[in-house]
Amino acid sequence: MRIYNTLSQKKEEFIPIEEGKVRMYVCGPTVYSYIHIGNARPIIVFDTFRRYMEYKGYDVNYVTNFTDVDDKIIKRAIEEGIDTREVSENYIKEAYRDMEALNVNEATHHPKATEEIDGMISMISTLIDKGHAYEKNGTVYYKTRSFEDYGKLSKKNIDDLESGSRIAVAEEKDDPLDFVLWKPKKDGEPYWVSPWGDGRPGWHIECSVMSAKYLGDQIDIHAGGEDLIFPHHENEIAQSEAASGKSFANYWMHNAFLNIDNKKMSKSEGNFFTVREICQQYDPQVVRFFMLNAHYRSPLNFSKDLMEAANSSLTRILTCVSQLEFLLESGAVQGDDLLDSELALVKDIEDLQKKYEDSMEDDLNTADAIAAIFEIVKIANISCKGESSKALLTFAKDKIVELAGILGINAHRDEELLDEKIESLIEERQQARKNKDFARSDEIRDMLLNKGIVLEDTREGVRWRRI
RNA sequence: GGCGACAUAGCCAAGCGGUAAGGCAUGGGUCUGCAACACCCUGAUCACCAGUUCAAAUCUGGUUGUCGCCUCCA
Repeated sequence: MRIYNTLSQKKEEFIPIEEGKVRMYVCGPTVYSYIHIGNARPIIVFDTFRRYMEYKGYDVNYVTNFTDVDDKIIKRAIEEGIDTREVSENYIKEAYRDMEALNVNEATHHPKATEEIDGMISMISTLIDKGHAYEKNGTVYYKTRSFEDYGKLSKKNIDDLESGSRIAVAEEKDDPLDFVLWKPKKDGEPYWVSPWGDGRPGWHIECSVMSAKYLGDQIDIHAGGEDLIFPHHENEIAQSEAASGKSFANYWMHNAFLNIDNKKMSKSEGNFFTVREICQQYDPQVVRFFMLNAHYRSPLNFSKDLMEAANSSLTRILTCVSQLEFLLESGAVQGDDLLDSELALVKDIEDLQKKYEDSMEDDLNTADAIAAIFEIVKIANISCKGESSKALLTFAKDKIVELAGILGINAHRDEELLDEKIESLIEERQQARKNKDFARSDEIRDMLLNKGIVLEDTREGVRWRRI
């Protein structure tokens, strides 16, 4: 596996710290609202990465968090006149629902910041003891210049940063670059007791602590959206490495942004979509397929037209599998052994699987991997037309389902039964066709089409699918 | 100002030095009672300019354009 490492700005061969194991941490969303379609990109991309590593046989310890204490959550709670906990717990629940819809595997550990406060206090204390942090009036700051490698991830020069600083500087800071590790409570805000008084942790310390707790001081991969490179990830490095004295993460992976109609998503622009909204309009699988059809490090544009195209595209794969399953179940196909003439096709499919794997290994080139699936689909479709053995069709079907499955796409036809009324209409139509009563047969077909059911006449009988 | 991306057919999108994957859409055809599915055919010299090389979409320099970060937004 080759991974583009933000740290070196190059693709590097992945070498795990511990053989056969992957320790990875993905920065999760702040739960002040439903997760949006932009949040979905890293969630889908890194879930796919994890699935592929597991397919390769790695034991993946996948940790991702919920940031459930934050200014935005507090703001939301005040607006609604409810407790902050109520806000965060509600949206955590909703986030789980969305992730399930998107077929995201549950993380090995999914910590919440508010349940890890002790660890944060402990790490902050360590940083103070080691001279990397200081307290002023109840606020603890990280002494940025005390960390020699500051800027190594974002390639920022510490002196440029200072001169370019645009925000009003807190007077009490020793240096404008210092950032907050612990802030004192304000009225009405949630707080925890600490050696520096009642307060709550800064954002950056959360991830350093949760990563260390569930994965150890040194991890293989740390991932997230590219906007997190600075300052969030840069600060995490400063905290974690200063605290442990060891290098923190070996590989840093960052996904590019998702734009809406070629513009950055923002609430003020009105081009803001939640995962929930989109999934009401499209099968969540389409969202997943859409995201994976481009490389994760390329900016991706989101629009209705592009979703429609992705839907058509994905349908091609699903239809193919559906066709294969229909044929295999119909009993019309025989042959538990491959025909001699099919050996070359099996070889082609195996080569395509190799192509798929090579693509995935090349910094998760899912777009190329999907192309390989389509080439297998082509072979399968052609095989369906001719006299093929059950063995070949089964082989092709299993491969498509397996490879799509790694992408989190379930290509299996749902085991769904039509209600009796519809079944009898289909039967009536078959009779009408037999009697060449095409007016009636077309009438029934249109009727079912209006109900979202497409009928397709094949050699082996009637096949139906939903649209 | 600093740092960093990107520019490939109508659209989306691979490609990482040897003469352009895949998908969507379009048009023509085959299959079908008609359709649908599927199949066959249909399409680009890769923003522009100049270099390096036997050979460049792929490397170098420049131009133009788009974008991201530098503000606790994935």
